[in-house]
Amino acid sequence: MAPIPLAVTRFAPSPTGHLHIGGARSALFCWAFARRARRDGIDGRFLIRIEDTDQTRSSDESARGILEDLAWLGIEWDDGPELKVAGESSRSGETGGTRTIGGDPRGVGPFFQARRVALYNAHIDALAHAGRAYPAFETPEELDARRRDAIAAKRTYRYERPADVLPGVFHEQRWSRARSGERHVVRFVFPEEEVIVHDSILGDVRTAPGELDDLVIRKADGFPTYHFAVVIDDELMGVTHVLRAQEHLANTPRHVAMQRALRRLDNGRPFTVPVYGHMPVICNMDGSKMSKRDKAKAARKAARDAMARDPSITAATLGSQTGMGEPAVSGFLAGENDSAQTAEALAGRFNVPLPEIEIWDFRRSGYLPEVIVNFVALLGWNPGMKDADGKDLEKFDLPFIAEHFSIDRVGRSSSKFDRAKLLSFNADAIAAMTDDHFVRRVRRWFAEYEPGSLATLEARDPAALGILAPALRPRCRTLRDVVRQVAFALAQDNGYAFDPAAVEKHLRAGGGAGALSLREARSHLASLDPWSPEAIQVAIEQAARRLGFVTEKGVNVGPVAQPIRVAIAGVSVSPPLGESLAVLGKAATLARIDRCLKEVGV
RNA sequence: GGCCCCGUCGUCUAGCCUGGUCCAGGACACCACCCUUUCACGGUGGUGACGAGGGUUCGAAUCCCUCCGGGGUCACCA
Repeated sequence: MAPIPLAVTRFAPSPTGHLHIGGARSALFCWAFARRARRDGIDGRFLIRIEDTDQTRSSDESARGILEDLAWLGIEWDDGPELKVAGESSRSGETGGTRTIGGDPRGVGPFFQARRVALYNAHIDALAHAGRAYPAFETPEELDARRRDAIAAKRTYRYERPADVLPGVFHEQRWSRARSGERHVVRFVFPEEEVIVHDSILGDVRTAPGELDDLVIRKADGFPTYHFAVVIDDELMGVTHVLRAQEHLANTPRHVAMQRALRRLDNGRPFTVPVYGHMPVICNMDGSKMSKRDKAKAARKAARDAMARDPSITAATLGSQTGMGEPAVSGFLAGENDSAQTAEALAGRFNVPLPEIEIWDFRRSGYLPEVIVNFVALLGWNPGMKDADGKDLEKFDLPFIAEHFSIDRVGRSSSKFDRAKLLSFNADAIAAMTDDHFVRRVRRWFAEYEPGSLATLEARDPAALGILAPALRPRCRTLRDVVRQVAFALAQDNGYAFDPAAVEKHLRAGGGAGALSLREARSHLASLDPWSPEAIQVAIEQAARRLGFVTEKGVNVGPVAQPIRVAIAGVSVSPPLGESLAVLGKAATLARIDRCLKEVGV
């Protein structure tokens, strides 16, 4: 029996921060490709590898965070670092067992490149003996100077191969200098030939001979460069399809050239050139590349605008208010750094939202993982199908993607990230939930990001979210919106102010007609039992009827409802009164009305 | 600047490979109206694009060329 064909895709993040929205899409497409392959009887596998060869910027916490972000999105890997996540039962909100994502069933790990250095060195040795790699001793400063000279002379800078290095010849002198401990990097002898990359999305991309120079494959610290490690690992991990962002396209000829030069150490066979597919990048609405620096930019702008309006605001005052200190703030404002921490602190100080860039940001802002997945999939891919109404099908889930994904339908042009459309998708998903499901999701989100508010709300009524759910769902575009919607219930009964404009319009106008209505409503409410949303609604209608607010179309409850709203919320906007008053409870409602009547004094 | 990639409504896109059914369809946003106790939701309708110019063809969003525009990349980062 023939072996089952294998299709392996991989996502290879460097653990230097959170998972970027663009990275999430790359991961999603790789995952989808592998899953789709299974329908054709292929053993499709999605692999994760952590590219931590940058010693100074990588961290384990970051690696873990990225894995957790992927798991949150529901993108699970077949080969890769292990991550324990809450088990199936936790979906219902109960604490259940845990299960593990990842592992190494094929024995191709470890999946952290820092633990694979011996492997890289063995291949570099082989390359050295084949005369395809050599030590180079120029210092970074020297190279910088050469680069600057070239730019000044308007020449294209390329590293010039030392005259004593001959392709195909093992360079004993250089290697012995290297062995003796002299600081050096190792460079790859780039062949003098045309390299063609067969890209499954873009078609053939040719690179003319002489276009590329001898790239560094091992840094002075002994770690491989990204380019080299990728090539070795993709081969050793059996990666067959490389789907990644277009920013890597220009690097691909280098990778292909190395694959041609390398042989496996175990069986002497040449490296396999994987199938490549470079997908378009995701940019901001202004066309710039989406970057975590955008958060710093937004915070900086908010601070500068405020300082321009109010000269008393200075880096010093901000430094002390945010607890960041004056030097950190002034450095940040001068653009010397893009510290995420300072950006967050300033955004908090000026109460401006920072743009969501990383998955973690979207999660905190109350976006649903399935919506992020759906939306991001649409950036660069679409199923090309119609829904039951004959409209373009654009709402779908992970299983759908796993079933229908194909490289053929990945676009070639870059796309802009339209936050308004994302928000609309999120709102639609929330509106489509059952109330029970909505409550579970909201509680989980609150427990993570607003635990104090959750406690306050449920102290008022343990069933508060359940009561409000039907009113909340069409009003909340994100889970975080719930905070704003329930603000009235979070306030102390005597702890909110009455908006003067709302008081004027709904209570004082017409000689205090609103206040009169409020008194009438109060007496209906005071004798109400049971205290349910429906009963409250009926009581308000009765009050309106009693006051004569009846037209040929029926009872007009507005003149009664608005004064109540101002009384219980302080403003003329709130969720529907039935649910709102039900959550407050009878005693609090009456107390709020009484305080309003007293303070307004009409 | 060199090299490379891309170019349909403001945005995401369907259509392009296999020219005619496209005076270009959908979604988001926007505008108007309806519904309505506020805010939302919802309903109906509307504004709005084949980057430009040349070819090829009876016929081009679809094929070819040029130009223009946008992006990527040129590290001992990944």
